[in-house]
Amino acid sequence: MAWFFKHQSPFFKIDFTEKLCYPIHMKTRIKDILQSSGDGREITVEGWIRTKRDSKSVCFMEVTDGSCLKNLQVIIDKNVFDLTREIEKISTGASVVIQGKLVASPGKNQNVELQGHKIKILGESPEDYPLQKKRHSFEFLREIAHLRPRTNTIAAVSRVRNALSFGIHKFFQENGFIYVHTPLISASDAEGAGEMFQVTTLDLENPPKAQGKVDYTKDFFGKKANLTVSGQLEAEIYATALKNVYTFGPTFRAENSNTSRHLAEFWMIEPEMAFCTLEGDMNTAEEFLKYILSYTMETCTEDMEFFDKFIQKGLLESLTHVKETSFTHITYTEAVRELEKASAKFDFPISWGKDLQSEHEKYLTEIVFNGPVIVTDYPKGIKAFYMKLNDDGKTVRAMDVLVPRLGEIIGGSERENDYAKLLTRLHELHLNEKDYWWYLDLRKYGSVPHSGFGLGFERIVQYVTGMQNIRDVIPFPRTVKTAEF
RNA sequence: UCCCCUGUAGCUCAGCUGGUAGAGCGGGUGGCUGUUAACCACUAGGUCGGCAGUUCAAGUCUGUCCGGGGGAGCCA
Repeated sequence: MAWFFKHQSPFFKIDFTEKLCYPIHMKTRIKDILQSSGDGREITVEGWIRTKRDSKSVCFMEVTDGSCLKNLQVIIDKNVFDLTREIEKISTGASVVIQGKLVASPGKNQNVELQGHKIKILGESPEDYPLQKKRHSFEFLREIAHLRPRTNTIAAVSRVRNALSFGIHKFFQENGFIYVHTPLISASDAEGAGEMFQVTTLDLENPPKAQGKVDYTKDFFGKKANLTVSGQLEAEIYATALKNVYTFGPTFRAENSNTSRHLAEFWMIEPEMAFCTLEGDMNTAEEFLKYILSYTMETCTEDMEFFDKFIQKGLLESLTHVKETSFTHITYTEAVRELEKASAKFDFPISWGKDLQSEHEKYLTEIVFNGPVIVTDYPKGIKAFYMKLNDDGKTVRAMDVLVPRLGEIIGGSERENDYAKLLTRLHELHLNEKDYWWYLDLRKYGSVPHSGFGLGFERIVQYVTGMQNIRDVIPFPRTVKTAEF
């Protein structure tokens, strides 16, 4: 009777899929299996079938669990193990648990392989499974965003994105920065860094009105509210209390821009440092960039080689160059002088007072200096109200970090910490000082030189992976007219 | 938002100056004792993005709408 229960009852049955209930630290990842030796030990793997090559007496399957780029090759000796029924049901995409003996592989493309003798199919994958063994276009994969992380490239992007994300936190944490969660809903009209998504609980079909206009005092927050376009102003609040802080969260822009570099919803990193001038800001930015590049290249070696080989030739060389080169410093005025004497023809002519176009930025970093460049001290007219005014009264303490292949990757500044000067700037730009009362207060009580910078997370993922389109480096891209998944 | 390109089988594409469709891959079936983008044979699969127009005749020409891509602007 005991035997019967053990082998027939689902409650007592213990078969080789028992590991499904194991805690995570007891599970084996394919990444670790591939790095171990084929010593003939018995192991169980869980994963998805990438491909099957079947013949009369031998069947090869490749299994992935997403832990690394390479698949584990499973070989079934059909003369020894009667697994024909299982093998017939297995196709690309199926989920399986396979038990077998890990041995050294006589084949060329792998060191070890699994001699499988038990297979459990957890989920079959019918013939209309859209992913083939061959390459798909990224455009097609975007249409099946629920399946695309099962491809080599998107899985590799996901791992690199994870490493970059962790590396960023690691850098700041190791340097004593406090991670601050700034609000996603902003009722202040002070950010002014682009078109905003409105957040409301009002009935849009029939909104309450007062004097012919929508009455926002009836709205959820009692006033007009939007999704945030930047956490910087709030980060400054915490920097002037905790000294060094950073934000790392989602940001929203409702701009009608349809490019390979823009998203309506993206993640942004914004460190803010008190007792820090523009020079300290630049040094931190350089150290930061080099740190996260090193961290990612060290932890995602295999994925990075994949990108170098299949996505962007010369990627590793270009990243290594940035990592090992001291960043060149140049003022905006000097940069304009360089561009004016350049032999290259630009679509947009440059002159002092105009913003640098991406063609100018690329020229500076790729042709003139062939390496990372930090441009500083831009005309105040082309920069934001909060940037510290230089003594010349014409330029501000702003900086842009430019890198080859991309152009601007980081933008930052020293913030205006003089109450009177900030007030003057607000008036010059016809901004209402009442909207900035708390921001001005930071300059009224214990004001301190402080600086910060911002970078778009997806931009850095794009830069590090070499991926052409920003929509392929975020799991579920939000762009104009697109929010499926 | 502007400029350029593009939409043909599940995927990637070919289809010249108008005469109602092809390949490779993928799928299915069969074969193959170690494959690795496996291989060999056979086979199914398409109102050529939608609508309108020119024409005896439109995948092909024209208009328009929709989708996709590249570049620019805005920006991160």
